[in-house]
Amino acid sequence: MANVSAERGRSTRQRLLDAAVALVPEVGWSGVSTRLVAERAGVAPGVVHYHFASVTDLLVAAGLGVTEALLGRLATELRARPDIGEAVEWLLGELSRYSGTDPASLLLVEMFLAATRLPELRERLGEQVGRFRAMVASWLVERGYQGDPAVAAALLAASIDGIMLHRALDPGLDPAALGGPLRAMLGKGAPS
Amino acid sequence: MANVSAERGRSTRQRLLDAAVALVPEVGWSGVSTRLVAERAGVAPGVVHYHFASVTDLLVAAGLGVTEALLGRLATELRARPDIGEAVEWLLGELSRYSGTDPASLLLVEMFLAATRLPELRERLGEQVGRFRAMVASWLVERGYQGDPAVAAALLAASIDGIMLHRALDPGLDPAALGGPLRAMLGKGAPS
DNA sequence: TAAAGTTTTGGACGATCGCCCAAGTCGAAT
DNA sequence: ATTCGACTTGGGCGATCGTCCAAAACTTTA
Repeated sequence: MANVSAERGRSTRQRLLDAAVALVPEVGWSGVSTRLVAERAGVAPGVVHYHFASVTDLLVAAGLGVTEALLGRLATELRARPDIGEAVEWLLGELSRYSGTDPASLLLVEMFLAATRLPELRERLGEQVGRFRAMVASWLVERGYQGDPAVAAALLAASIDGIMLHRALDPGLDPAALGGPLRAMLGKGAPS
Repeated sequence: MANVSAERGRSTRQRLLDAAVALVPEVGWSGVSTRLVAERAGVAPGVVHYHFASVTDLLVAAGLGVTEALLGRLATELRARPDIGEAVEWLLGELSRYSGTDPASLLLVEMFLAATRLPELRERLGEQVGRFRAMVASWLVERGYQGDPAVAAALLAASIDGIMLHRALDPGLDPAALGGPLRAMLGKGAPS
């Protein structure tokens, strides 16, 4: 039978995934090494290559797991809000809760860059982002957005990630203050 | 006397800086090694540590040089445009000319992440970004922007970088198409 | 031309890397 | 109690890392 310890508490595999997620923001995507992640997970170095074919495989699996969870959470939260303006406010409020060096936001940016050099990650992460944009677009339409919803969704997603990126450099930047122009952006359709 | 070869053609030091700039988008910030950059520059491996105290020092100097030049160019171009909407159009047009894996845009993102773990880079890059935001803010005021110019500048800068980031993942994303909502964002002041 | 200074060379050093594996541990099935 | 398969251990392998340095090559000064 398969691993039994998987049913009680976090399995070794999950411990490795969690350790990888925690380490990427600390030492960077390529700074995560076999021994480092094993030490963080509290296991022997060799165990990494028993559960994963390579360190890269571990990082890809760990990263995509986090983004998939984030995606689901955002979809649920957005759907629960009937008004676009209020949803934007909530979104920026969430961003405010992150410190500039927050693991989650830095992980996402690291993944974007890593995807540039890893075709498999690029494809799978691109698929996730595409799904997110599609979800936001239909969400905008349902709430009466009058412009091109695909364009607005793409710009909104890019803006959110850009704010995360700038906060990594300047934690003093307050996302909540950006609500004005951001709501203005979604308040009317595309002119030309 | 000081290096004379610096006066005729690119000095060895400049060749190293150029090689580093070209390599960062290819192999990542931490993927740039002594031997790699020396080979790309066409010099012996040891020369790197003659001109720079460490590879990190080389990368910081190379990166800040590029961003400083970019900053100056953007300032000049923006000042030459009297209308906000037209300037946004030009900005997005410039972004369109980059492929998703364009060296310049990827370098900037790599620097943001590296700055997270390098206090000196963080401070100097943060100062540059701050100067850029201040420049854009006063530029907006001169052109009659009615909202909080600092907020708009911060959001505009973050959005631009976010678009770059998303284009790294999805080169099919067309920046020019985002002009509508982006102009809407800058077309009115902050409501509340 | 000789001496002094500057720049370049190519390899040495110890540390760490990813990946691999023979041996050991442990629970489940017989 | 014994066998078996899943899992873990800790170290070995060759490669590459950042850094350093003595010697060679080149430039400028005297």
